[in-house]
Amino acid sequence: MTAVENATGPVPSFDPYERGCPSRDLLDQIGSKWAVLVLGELGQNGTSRFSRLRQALAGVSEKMLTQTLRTLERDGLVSRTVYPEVPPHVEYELTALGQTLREPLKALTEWSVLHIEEVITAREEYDGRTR
Amino acid sequence: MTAVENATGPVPSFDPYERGCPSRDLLDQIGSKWAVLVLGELGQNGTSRFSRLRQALAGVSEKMLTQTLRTLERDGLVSRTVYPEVPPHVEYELTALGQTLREPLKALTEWSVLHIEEVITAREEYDGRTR
DNA sequence: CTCAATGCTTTCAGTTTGGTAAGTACCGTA
DNA sequence: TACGGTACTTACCAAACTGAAAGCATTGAG
Repeated sequence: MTAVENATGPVPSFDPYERGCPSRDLLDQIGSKWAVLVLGELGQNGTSRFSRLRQALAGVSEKMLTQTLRTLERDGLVSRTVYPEVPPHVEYELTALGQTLREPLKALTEWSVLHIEEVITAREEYDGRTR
Repeated sequence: MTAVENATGPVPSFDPYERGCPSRDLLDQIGSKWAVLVLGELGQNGTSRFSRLRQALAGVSEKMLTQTLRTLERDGLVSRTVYPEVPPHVEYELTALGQTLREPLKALTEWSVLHIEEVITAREEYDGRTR
């Protein structure tokens, strides 16, 4: 980001087109495969447990799911509530900030479902043209 | 994807939550760092040359830019027009399909700029809480 | 004493990614 | 003959990411 002036003084300005700007990394984060799906699932169900997420996101390894959840928690997008029971019980939920991502991510997810066939066709044409 | 029936017979159904579904990979593609920025830049300027994109996306290597552009072209999101001149002249532009991605990606990009500070704060809190 | 349940955490090895840097092609110009 | 400008392409290597599998902690049930 660069420094910009306003009435009250210098203010940080963020731009993902700038090298090293944290907003670029964030953009990358929230657009990553597992994060999009976790956020989507939590947006849909309101709250979910680890095991349920693992089933919903067919094919995630536990490691990746844990890692994704940790990052999302750290970024303040997801809250993690532990119920001190045996066996363990943990609930994940979108925070207020996480909620604000629902619409944008839903739009993106729907786009991919809606247009995947067009894209597949385009790929076949391209491959035929160039091979 | 799974097979689903309708009045005219079996129809493919796509779901990024399914393991191996091509819509999952597509979602990953269109959400990837450089693709988002290239698409955003082309959406903004209508058309752009290789060297201009390289400048706009501060920090991309030529290799990554070429690679991203090729993938986008293959997927039918971007068109590539070569003007047979010396020195070479190539113009990139969004296709009609690419245009439909402008809004969703713009929303995501703006989200990251708008909320990066909140996220940074959340990270600091998290790190303080857990360290 | 062993097992089951849940949510991790760790380790290992293999794959993929990404950057750097150099090379390619073309042709008009000096 | 060497150089510049544009858009790549290729080779190389280190770092990051991934998945599979096994380990861990806790405690009630059998």
